[in-house]
Amino acid sequence: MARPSTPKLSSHIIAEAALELVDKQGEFTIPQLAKSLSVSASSLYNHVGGKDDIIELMRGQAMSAVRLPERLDGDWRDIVRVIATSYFESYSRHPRLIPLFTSHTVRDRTTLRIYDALAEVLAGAGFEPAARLRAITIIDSFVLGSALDAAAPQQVWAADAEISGAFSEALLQGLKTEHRAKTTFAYGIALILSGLNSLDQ
Amino acid sequence: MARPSTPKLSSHIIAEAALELVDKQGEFTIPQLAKSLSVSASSLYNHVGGKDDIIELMRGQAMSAVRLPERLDGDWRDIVRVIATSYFESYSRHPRLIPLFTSHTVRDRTTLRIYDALAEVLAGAGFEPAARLRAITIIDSFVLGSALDAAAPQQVWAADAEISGAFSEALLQGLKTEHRAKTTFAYGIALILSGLNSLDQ
DNA sequence: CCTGAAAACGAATCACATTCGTTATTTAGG
DNA sequence: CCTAAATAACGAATGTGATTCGTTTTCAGG
Repeated sequence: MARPSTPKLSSHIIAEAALELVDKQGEFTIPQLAKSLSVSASSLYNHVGGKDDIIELMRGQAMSAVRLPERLDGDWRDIVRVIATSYFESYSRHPRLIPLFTSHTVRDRTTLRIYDALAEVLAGAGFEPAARLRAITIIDSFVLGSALDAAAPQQVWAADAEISGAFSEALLQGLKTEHRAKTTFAYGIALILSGLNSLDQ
Repeated sequence: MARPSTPKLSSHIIAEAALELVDKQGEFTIPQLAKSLSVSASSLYNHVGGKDDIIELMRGQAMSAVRLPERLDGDWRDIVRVIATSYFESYSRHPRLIPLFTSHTVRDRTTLRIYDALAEVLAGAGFEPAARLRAITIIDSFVLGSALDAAAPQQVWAADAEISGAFSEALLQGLKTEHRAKTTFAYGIALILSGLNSLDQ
């Protein structure tokens, strides 16, 4: 009832349990989280600052899976593609987590390191600061958008037949599998990278 | 106090007021909304189903600004660019609204019409169904990601100096103006469109 | 006119996030 | 060792938000 011999909680344990709830349900509440840990709600506050803090911890957990290449030289498009893909896949592993991030400011170290790596590679490829910022923004937007797209419930594009043209409706239905999201991302990022040019104004 | 001669509310009025709150604060609560309309909270429920309903109404409001070209023939890249840009700009007019959408299923007619128009144009350009779906997904992901990026608070990328490499940190700071978001989007969508090919497998 | 639907209200309910005071147990310093 | 402080659990309490319900008044149709 009071302080146990071996602690039942830690911020890491809490983040893991929260992540599990989000993966399952797309959201989580403090009472739910407490219950899943067989703990009272107020106990959580001995380890985390609050719900926002838990979200930030989950971001860190998810992003810790991103592996940056050890060497950042070589063909810059390959390097950037590897980084962006790993970034995207980390999001994809917890698709329902993404909506929780979008209203929130990034403070997680790992995430910031990703931007840093991208900036470094692009600088090495001759991108001037402005072009660098633009390229990173485009890549980031596409990664985030793709991940969001993958996160959306399958029936999102299932339209009312009367509204949408029948043929395009049929087109958009059904096939939003995770695999399709991945191959579409791969195609898209390759397309973007082959078009990016360090010399553009 | 009871039923007034001329109604004080309507779903449209409610959506407008909510939109104003979101533009100003990035969020809204029912009590707040009621107060801004000089009305009691429970009165709102005579006109809308609930908070989710209000969000869907705001989406319709925002997307009603999207103007689809009357003729969908001509250079397909130009048409798609115009549609995508209008789509992006409609989001950009209410940046703080976007996070509210991301956890939510699309039911709004206008939004669905956009997808339909894109599908039609791509079909006319010789895109087979699979390529069409892929192209639309890529465009949609980029639009949404760009809008989200534009919505993010300015200090998002302001990193701790000790963590981020100094030079890339400086690079990412400061210049996230709305104007920059727009020109970056324009560059990105042009890049994507020039790379898209109806013949790719 | 009379009746029923519409549109406002206040009170009440339920859930959630968070704070506080309490208790018991480790751990660190003397 | 023994004590003091920090730690980690708990239950109770607070405040806020979303939603429902019963009531009242007004409008609109027959």
